[in-house]
Amino acid sequence: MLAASTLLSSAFFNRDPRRVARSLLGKVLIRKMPRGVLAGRIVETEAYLGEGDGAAHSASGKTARNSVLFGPPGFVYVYFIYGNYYCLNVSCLPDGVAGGVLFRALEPLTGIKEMAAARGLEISKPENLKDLQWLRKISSGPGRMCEAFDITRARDNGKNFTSSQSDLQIVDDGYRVRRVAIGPRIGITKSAAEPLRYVIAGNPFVSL
DNA sequence: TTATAGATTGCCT
DNA sequence: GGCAATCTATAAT
Repeated sequence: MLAASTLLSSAFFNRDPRRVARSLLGKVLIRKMPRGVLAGRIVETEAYLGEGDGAAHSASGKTARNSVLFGPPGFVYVYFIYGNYYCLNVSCLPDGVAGGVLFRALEPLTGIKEMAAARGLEISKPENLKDLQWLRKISSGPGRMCEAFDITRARDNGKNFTSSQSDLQIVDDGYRVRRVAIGPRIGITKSAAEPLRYVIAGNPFVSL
């Protein structure tokens, strides 16, 4: 899998967030750790547009918090929400133009035990590794997947996803998505009706 | 300076 | 199904 996979380029992210969100489905998020690698397949994303999108953090202009969204494409934007959780995004569109994609759910692939430990899940029972409901607790949800990958704003905000040196990368391993379902975004109150949420149809690891 | 809402989750009834 | 936890940015005083 890893040997044949290719790192996504800056050009991949230099497009409309809706196209990026759709294209990211089926790709693999990788975290290189000192003691190994964590990996999960992206099964759910949401597009956030820079202009005319009341729900986007970039809606009311550039600030210290959201500056990554206004920077060059393919960079890591992490924000802290509800006092408890981090959410992972990637910037889209050229430098100076805001836009991004929120990662909402992953299907765990590599480093499952490490991710479960980071989530505080019970890993002593081997049968848990075959329990779909248990596996879903690892990374089905934006706050959950950040905890599993140990992603924080202090450590990861502003990193470059497209650098071969980066410990956070997104790769294409050749996986083909059969069908995509598009619906309204989740958990927001502004501009909630826009169909900007993308999921792999039928995949059991989507957040809802 | 104080108040409030938020791209969430897990525990309670 | 309801709600508390708990930090940040932004709006209101």
